[in-house]
Amino acid sequence: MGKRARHVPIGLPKGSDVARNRLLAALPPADYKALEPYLERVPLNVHDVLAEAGEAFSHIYFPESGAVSIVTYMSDGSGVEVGTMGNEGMAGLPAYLEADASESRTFCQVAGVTLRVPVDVLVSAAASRPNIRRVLNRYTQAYLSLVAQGAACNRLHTIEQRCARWLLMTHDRTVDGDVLHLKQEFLALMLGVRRIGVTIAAGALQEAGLIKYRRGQIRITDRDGLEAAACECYAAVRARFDQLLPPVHDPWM
Amino acid sequence: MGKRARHVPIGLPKGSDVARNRLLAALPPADYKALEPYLERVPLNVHDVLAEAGEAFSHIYFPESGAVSIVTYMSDGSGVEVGTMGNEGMAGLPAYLEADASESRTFCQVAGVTLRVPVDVLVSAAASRPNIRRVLNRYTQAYLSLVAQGAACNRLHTIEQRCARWLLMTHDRTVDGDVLHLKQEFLALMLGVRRIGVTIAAGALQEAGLIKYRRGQIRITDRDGLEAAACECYAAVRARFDQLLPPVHDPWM
DNA sequence: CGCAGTCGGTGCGATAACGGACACAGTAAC
DNA sequence: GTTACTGTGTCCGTTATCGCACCGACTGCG
Repeated sequence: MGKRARHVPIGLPKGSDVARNRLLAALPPADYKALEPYLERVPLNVHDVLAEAGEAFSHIYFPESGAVSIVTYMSDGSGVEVGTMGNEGMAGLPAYLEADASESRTFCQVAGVTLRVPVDVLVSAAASRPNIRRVLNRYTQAYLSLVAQGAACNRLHTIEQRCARWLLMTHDRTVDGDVLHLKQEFLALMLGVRRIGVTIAAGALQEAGLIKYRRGQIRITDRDGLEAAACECYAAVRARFDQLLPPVHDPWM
Repeated sequence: MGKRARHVPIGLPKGSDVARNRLLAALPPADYKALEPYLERVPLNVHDVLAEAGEAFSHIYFPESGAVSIVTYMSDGSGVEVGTMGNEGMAGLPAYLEADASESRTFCQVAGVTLRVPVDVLVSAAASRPNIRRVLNRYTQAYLSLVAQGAACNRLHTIEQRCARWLLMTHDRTVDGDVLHLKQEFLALMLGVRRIGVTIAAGALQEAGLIKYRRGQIRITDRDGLEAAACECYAAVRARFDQLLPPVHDPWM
């Protein structure tokens, strides 16, 4: 991460850096150029909705910063986060896969900037360009691994472990230092537990000196400690992404 | 389901019926014909392993009957089923997606017959044939929905509900009537719970007259009742598959 | 036919998480 | 500064699930 692209895309602000998104950065220049004219840089604010459950995506989003969250709701109103994406991925997978809509809700969890492209542009680019397909297909598998790991994690790990994991994942995607802006209520939705469950879990993490909790914000004070407190799923997912989408290697060099 | 194909594929036994697999059945004839010479019909027995965790697939499998299960294990040896596929899908998604291996274990859960094709054949067929891509991409999304629903389900629903759901899913894929051959131990692994948890859940379902449990087999005696006892996830996943891969409609008619 | 092995059921205490009500504390607005 | 609000911490009892140990019952092999 933090790798600089060798060319500045036309039509984007000076100083822009497409390599901020790992998928776009992984594309050979010719393939990236095909997409470039259609890319539009848009900011996302917290709780902006990219697509409601059952609603089609108009665009596919490649985050440069910030985080996007996918939540599945049950008919009784309860919900759980089933997946997330930051600058290592893209939001709008169902659209890429030619499914008309997602069954989940896709929204911005941490404010940031994304490059977005209309769905049909990406789909037809992928149709004609194997390199684009390859990168996006591998990402699809990485995301699938993330969701699968989450499924197992939800079954086997405690709230505290999962809370630590969630904080780490979000920390990775937060630009402004070590502070996450969120309410316990929100975290409870993400983890699919009662708010009280978060109070207890976060309290324990604070007790252990790993985080500092304040009304509406969490400061991560001991990242290593937090990694130790989290379940293995954090490292597993991270390793899987690095394996499928090498963050450093440029395939066309 | 149960729909008959209009042509009998060359090189396959007389009376064979490719439409038994929903994905293959959804392909236009020209696209199916491209695959046909490479299809090989193989039986799968219970607990046959298609790919260990971390191991590459040699083939991609299109079940005609039976069921395949995907299980994610943790480092302490515990595991949970995160996905399944029957004749509505294919096993070997990671290979189709050009990921070298899966992080999970893929094995046969209910004996049956599958058509399999070498990975590189399918990948290059998909590369040159948009119709194949479209069908497989939509299946990928359907499977993703299944895993995501499972993630939420694992978090929000009781063992008993999930047990009922699992039995229904497996029942759908079992050819020999209403009897499932499995041990509590196995069911416990699938659900990611202790064996005792299954004893209690299955006991309750039996008490309610929905199933009959005997050493090594479960007979489903009241399917409607079982559907009522299961969480909404069963219906949700089923609906999602029907939406993305219509079981009746033939796209080329 | 009997024995070993496997599979299922039971009992125990411990713990994790639930659901609801309520009390307290920052924060922002007047 | 006071008020209203919203976010957080605490109390209660209850339920789901865990982990372990052990018993009983069925099954298939010799």
